Amino acid sequence: MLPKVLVAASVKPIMLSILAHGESYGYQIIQRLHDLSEGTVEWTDGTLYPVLHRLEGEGLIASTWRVSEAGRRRKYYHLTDAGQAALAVEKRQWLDVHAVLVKLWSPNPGFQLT
Amino acid sequence: MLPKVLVAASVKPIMLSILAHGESYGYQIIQRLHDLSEGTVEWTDGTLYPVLHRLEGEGLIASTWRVSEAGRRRKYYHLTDAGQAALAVEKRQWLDVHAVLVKLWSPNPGFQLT
DNA sequence: CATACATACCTCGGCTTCCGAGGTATATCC
DNA sequence: GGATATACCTCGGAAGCCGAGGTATGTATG
Repeated sequence: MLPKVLVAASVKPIMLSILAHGESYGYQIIQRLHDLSEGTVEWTDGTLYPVLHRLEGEGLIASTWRVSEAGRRRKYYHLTDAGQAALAVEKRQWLDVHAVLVKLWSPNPGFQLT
Repeated sequence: MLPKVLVAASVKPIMLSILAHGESYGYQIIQRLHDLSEGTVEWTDGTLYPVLHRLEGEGLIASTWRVSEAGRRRKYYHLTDAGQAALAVEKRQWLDVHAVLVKLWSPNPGFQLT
């Protein structure tokens, strides 16, 4: 189980990154993420749907209802241009923080305490 | 400026990682982090001190008051054994999420949408 | 037909946590 | 004496996950 704050921080970049590969819908996104992360990253639908609605409200993704051959209604989401731009920003911010952590995890981060 | 949620997610692993290199105190931590990240990661003292208190309350770090040669009182923090263990957990969790993002940022993450 | 299960969507409220604003105090420099 | 850097602290507003609860349909089983 990942801490709540880490999920909160990663949910937006992960969502945008997934949809950058093509349109998808809520139920499928959860499964894809489960497979992709080999179970390390798990979202419940209580996490997913509010996020989708928020990102749509921000104009980063857009949705269209469609019906599968099986007859089920699905809400497909795809990235907008603004979403594409937002992904680039999210990616850079994540990598900034990651770079700091990687430095700190090296034997000599470039500073001396004590 | 990093989004609040990303700061929230990184503040604990970063803090523990800094103190893993040796003891330090609040004011110095902010400066070291500023230098280390080249300005990409900035904490205010309104962020830092509550975090230090929280981690101390969790038993992951411990503090001792001391006085510098200059005559200023400083509260030095150092990692406890529990803090060392918590750092390992935080590190693994961060890398789990990072691995997912890196996969998603590759041309072919290993799944097919649409 | 009745039951079970997977699919597929949604909302609400509690909980956690940063962080801006405001505060106190001391050492050094001009 | 005033400005600046050092060094600590607290409070409250705001943001966002996520467990629990809800609706609805397709398929398979006996």
